[in-house]
Amino acid sequence: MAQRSGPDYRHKLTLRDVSEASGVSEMTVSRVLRNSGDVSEKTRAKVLEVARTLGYVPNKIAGALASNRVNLVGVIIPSLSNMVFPEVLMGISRVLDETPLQPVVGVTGYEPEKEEQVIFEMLSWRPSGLIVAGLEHTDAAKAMMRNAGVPIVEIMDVDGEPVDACVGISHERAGRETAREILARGYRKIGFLGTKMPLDHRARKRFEGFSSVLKDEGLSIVAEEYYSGGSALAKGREMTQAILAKAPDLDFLYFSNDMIGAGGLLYCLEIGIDVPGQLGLAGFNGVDLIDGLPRRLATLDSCRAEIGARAAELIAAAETTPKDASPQRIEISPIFAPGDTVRPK
Amino acid sequence: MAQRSGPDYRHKLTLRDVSEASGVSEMTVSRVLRNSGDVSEKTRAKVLEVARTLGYVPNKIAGALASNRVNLVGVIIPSLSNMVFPEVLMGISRVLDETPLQPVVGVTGYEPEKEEQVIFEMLSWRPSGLIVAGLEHTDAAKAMMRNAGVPIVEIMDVDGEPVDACVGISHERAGRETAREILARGYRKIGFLGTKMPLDHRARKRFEGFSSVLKDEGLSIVAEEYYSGGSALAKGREMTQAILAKAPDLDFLYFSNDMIGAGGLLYCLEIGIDVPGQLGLAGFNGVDLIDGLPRRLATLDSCRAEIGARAAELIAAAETTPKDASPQRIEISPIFAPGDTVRPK
DNA sequence: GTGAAAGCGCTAACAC
DNA sequence: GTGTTAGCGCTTTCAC
Repeated sequence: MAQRSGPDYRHKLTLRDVSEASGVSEMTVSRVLRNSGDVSEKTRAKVLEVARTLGYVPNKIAGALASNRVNLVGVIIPSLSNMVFPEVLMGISRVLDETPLQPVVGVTGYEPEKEEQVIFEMLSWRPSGLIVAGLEHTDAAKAMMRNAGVPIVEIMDVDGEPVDACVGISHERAGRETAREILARGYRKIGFLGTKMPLDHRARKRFEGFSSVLKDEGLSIVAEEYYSGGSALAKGREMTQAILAKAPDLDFLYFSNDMIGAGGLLYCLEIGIDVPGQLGLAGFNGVDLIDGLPRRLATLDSCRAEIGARAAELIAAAETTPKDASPQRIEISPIFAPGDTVRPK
Repeated sequence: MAQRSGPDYRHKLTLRDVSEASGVSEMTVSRVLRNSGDVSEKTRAKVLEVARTLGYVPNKIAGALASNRVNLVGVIIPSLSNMVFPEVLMGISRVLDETPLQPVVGVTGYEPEKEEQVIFEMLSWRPSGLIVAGLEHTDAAKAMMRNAGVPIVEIMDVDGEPVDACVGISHERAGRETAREILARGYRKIGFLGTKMPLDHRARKRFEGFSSVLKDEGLSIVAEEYYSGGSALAKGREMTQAILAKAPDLDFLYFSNDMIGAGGLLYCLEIGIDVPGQLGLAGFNGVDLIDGLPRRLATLDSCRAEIGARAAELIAAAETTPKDASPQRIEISPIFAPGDTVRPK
């Protein structure tokens, strides 16, 4: 079999190799490869040609150490199995793609100790900034971030004290707003369905906001149902069946996310419940799956991609600007989308 | 407000700072921090104590340069918006979590040039290995990978020539197997619904395998429908409506993924089509959403998490073992899951 | 068990 | 426009 000729990357080539092969100093080669400083067109062309034929791949590790510039942004999220976080990543990527910065992802599994560890690992790469989901962290993690000397953006949530900047929605308010919309539409016997996750602070805050509005009206949640693991759609079905068995006179189900809400919706329609007349439904997140359901599920958008993008912009801006800007606190305020699963007001 | 006392990370601390503060040489501090070599328990305790109080965070950039060990694994995937790829990442993370290796993700948007660029960027970090989705790459990308001097694992697909190792399923075979199952169940007028993506080689291979079996039986695909962007569930609905309008006598719809299949299923049930009697449906991927649908959609599992895990194992193994092992070619063979949307044989 | 010296492959800073 | 020098913060190697 004929061996295609081409660059040979096998020997770990260094700048020195390119320098020798082109008869130009290492420094000039470095300048060409970074498009920095003035280099004559002739030299530049020669160097590029030699680098390409040799198959030279610069060593960013060495470059980063020498220049003290790493151009990495640490992104720390609790999970990848929940589509919400990949969507945040997309927002981040979209913005960072226009810059020299590159995201590096760490996953915590919703565990504070694991998060602390991931933050430590990230910081040991000396990144240009950190984007971390949530406002709740161990004291050690907060201390590390506070003293990291790089911009830290906590995302998804604004209910609390950020270490530095934050971008997100208020989940407390999201819960309250949903409750108000539901009550305004005349529903009174309300059930709640959520995840069995004490460390999902955002879900908890929505629940608290939601409950507090009910309480103000002299109401309370009539029944609850929780799940963990498995297909959220299937769990939504099962939980809906279970909660309606326990409390058949419910007139509303508030789901802590759209996927279980979708499962609940499919179940209700199948067994012939009149949605939204007899039973209203609402979820949370605003996932695009909703568009394909038999009815549009009522929901509140969690603005994932936008949050990711705004956070990335803050980090990118800190790279360019003198770092005297005061920490930002950006709250995005989504509005309730009633869809077809709540009665009109 | 009282300032909580604690480690001060502000001044970029170095080994030297820890060394001076503990009265131990930099070398010994380094040994303690890496658990390498023999250090007396007394010294070790003192160093750890000092490092912690100071809030020292080691600089991995410098460590990597000096030791020539980076412990990063580049993972290159086409997209994050398709849940398939985050699931691959989960399989990879699960395995790498047990090792010192850490995944770094790059996204190509299904563009070969972007992929080439991402591969170059990844290699410039001198990673311990690369996991790349697919077997199709530009010549330059293949050359870089061939000469990278680290293990390269191409994943998701085994229909072609890998640069080094590969782990995946045969999409050609997946298409053929699905076609055989469909024909064996008596369906004959078959429509195909897919994505408008010439660069999704795996979808193309499934289509080709599928078509070839039909052809062997003197049949062919009666109607086709394609989409791009938007909510896959909603697109599945729309396309199903459209294809049935064009070809009302179809008795089977083969969807190139489960999400559009699910949309199609919901649509068919809503308008009262007898599934699977009058019309059979099948998708591809085996997503867990299927469990929550009114009927279980027939599908073929693409084994995403397992593929990720196996690929990560190959990289991890290459780290420990002398690198003489011949390149592996691991084919996973999923079996057709008929669910409830095809007739019994 | 501990330390001293010599780099890893680049780039900042300055000289020419 | 180009070259020289001196590190970046660690780890390797070898001496003690």
